[in-house]
Amino acid sequence: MNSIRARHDRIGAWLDRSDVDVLAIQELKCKDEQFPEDLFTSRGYEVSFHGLNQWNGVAIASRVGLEDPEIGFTDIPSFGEEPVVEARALSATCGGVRVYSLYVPNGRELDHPHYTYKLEWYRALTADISAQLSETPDKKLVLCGDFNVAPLDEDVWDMAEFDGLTHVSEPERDAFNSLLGAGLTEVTRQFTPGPGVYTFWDYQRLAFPKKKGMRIDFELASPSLAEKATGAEIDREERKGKGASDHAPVIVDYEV
DNA sequence: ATGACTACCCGAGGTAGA
Repeated sequence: MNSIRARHDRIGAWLDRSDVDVLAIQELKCKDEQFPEDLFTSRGYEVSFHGLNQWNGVAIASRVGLEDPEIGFTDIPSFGEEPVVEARALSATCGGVRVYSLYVPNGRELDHPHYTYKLEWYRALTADISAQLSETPDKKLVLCGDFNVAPLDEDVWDMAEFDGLTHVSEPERDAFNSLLGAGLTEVTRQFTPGPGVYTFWDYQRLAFPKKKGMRIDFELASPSLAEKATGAEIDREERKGKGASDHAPVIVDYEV
């Protein structure tokens, strides 16, 4: 979901309909003082959020407890001429699970500094998660969000159209797979197999009606949590209609 | 059939998304 203020009412309706216990949101596009807390608290959720400006921004809402919120992760890289740690990572413990809301940098172009930033961001995140799971192998931990990588060829509508573009390059896919190698399982694909199954459709060129999407939003769970996953769904209905986000909600059920 | 992106900043048009 992008732009929480522009989609205030849609998100409220979606919460009422989906009835989720925990929601991780990315691309808020607002500062902390602009964040609509009531949207969540009025529905019985606790909420933690982190936004610095009109770019990025991440939040976690939970109605099963929300403890020890923490911005970023160990050695999270900064970006820019005056380097800034952007608002792209937030974690909190919800019902005994360490939940991360992650908005991986886009990369922009293969020869752009944003691309090396993206790869470094993956490396640092992988090191942090790897250390946590080495220390506590049975820790319940889940990474939710926009990973900005299409790991398989079938995760884009036509690989030929992505020649020379980000999201499908080998270093990006290696970075995503290295993160899995830290001891995580991507839990959504087994319940929502492709091809032709996507989580994002560009606003441009009628991508949604033409079914030209990308699967770039995932949920990566540690072993003790992944084994509890019982189902997943990509709510592509939410991509329809006026005022839709370009990303569809990804929902996972766990039997805990 | 047509026209073919959206939201943010701010108050025009640039930036970013992917």
